[in-house]
Amino acid sequence: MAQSCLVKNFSRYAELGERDLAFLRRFEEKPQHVPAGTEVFRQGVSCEHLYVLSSGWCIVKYDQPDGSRQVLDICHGGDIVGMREVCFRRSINGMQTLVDSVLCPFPKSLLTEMFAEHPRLAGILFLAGMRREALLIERVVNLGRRSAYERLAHFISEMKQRVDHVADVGAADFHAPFPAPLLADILGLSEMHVYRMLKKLAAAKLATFENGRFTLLDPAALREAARFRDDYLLLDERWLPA
Amino acid sequence: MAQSCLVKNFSRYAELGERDLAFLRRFEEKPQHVPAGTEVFRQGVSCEHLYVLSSGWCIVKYDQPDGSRQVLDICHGGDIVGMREVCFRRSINGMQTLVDSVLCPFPKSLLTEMFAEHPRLAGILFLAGMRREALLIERVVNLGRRSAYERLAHFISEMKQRVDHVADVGAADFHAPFPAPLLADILGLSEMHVYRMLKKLAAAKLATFENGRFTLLDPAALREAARFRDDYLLLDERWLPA
DNA sequence: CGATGGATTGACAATATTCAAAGACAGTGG
DNA sequence: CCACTGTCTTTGAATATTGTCAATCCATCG
Repeated sequence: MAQSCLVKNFSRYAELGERDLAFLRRFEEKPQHVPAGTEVFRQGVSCEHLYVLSSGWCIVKYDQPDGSRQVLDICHGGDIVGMREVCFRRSINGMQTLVDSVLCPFPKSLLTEMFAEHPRLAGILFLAGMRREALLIERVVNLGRRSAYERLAHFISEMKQRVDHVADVGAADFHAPFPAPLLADILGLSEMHVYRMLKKLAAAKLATFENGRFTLLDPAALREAARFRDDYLLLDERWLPA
Repeated sequence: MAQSCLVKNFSRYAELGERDLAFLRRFEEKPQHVPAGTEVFRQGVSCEHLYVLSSGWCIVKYDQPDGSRQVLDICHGGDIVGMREVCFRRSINGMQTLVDSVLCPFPKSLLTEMFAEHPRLAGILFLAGMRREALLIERVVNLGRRSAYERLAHFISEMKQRVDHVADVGAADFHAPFPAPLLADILGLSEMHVYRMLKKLAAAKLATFENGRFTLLDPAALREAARFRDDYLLLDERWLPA
């Protein structure tokens, strides 16, 4: 890790002084390699640590007793994971790596310190929380008021924009290690129906999914089909504390 | 307003010093009576103000161009509304009163000041944000992985617990001014199907809905049917900054 | 008294799930 | 190198769930 992912992430919101930067670097002092498929923390336990996801992909999920699950969030480069977990007596979600990843655990006391001594960073953390909320809201709308076809189109458009935000901007395709059962749990559909919708998208020449890569054949038309608008990804940092 | 609702709300998270309390009271300096059905702010505009909902009910919603909408949040006594809105260049949701309500607008600069000078309050605000996220997550699971019947049962159980949290604990029924079309937009269902499910709930002797009041005939069985667990409403305040 | 708008119901259509069967593919151990 | 295993992918048919449309009932209001 040449440069701290968290610094990169936070710097997108606002310029930071050296004192804040030094503090942020403390979050990634203990990188750990975690193999694909590891359940980093489970639902219902007490969590003392959070993680910076330095590289890789992971999901945050909600498991129901009958085995069905809903994926709530998909995390990649520079995201902080577990924020909600340490705020509740028992974690309300579980977290799992999708591919081999690098995670940096840090104690929740670092957050306390941040609030007490680094108001500007606390403000950014707060903004990042709002962004996370905005993503959740978009998911609620997706599940509540869009058809299976629209949901999938919307999800692909969103992931594309998020991936572009951290890397390879402009390429028509992007890596997304999501098998169909996972897509189903993201979109609130059955696995079979996901296959059908993927096929329909391909037939409409909007997007294809092969070997864990999405290719956008016609991004504009895809967004149209999804009723996708990117407002919810555009934050306003003007009111951050100095 | 004999006592500040916000003070009451924040005090549930942690004990506050006199300096913090005095600051909090500034949020409710300008109470405004707003009649039922008013759209306080619309989607897509730039918001400079937030609101404390001192009394009444309001909804936060997402409108789609075709007229369909999804209700994202239902707010009542002491909630701060518009937090997300001021964080984005254009507001991503609209807000509307359901009944005659009292709203206290305050400028977003008050938040900046809070982050800079009242770290303990900022910490509580952050926790409140986590709680809001937890509610959203429960909504995602509801929409993604529960049947229409379960969704309705879950919603009723949740509202009951939230209403109890601010007032009349223990009563079997509670006031909820939600006409069926609104319930539909909350639950991601059609209006007709809401009627069907309400009927089914009544037939199962779990709950009834009449004249804007829900009555829980068998709360335990209702929760069972909804797979309701209240973990997500139980925060852990231990790590708040002093 | 009729007009209005919400509440309610039933019939039918569209959407999505479930079940079943089978091919492609990569990894494993012999 | 091969058969074996499990996961991923694909398809079809039957079923269940939910949405749409139209009609009726009911209370309220002028």
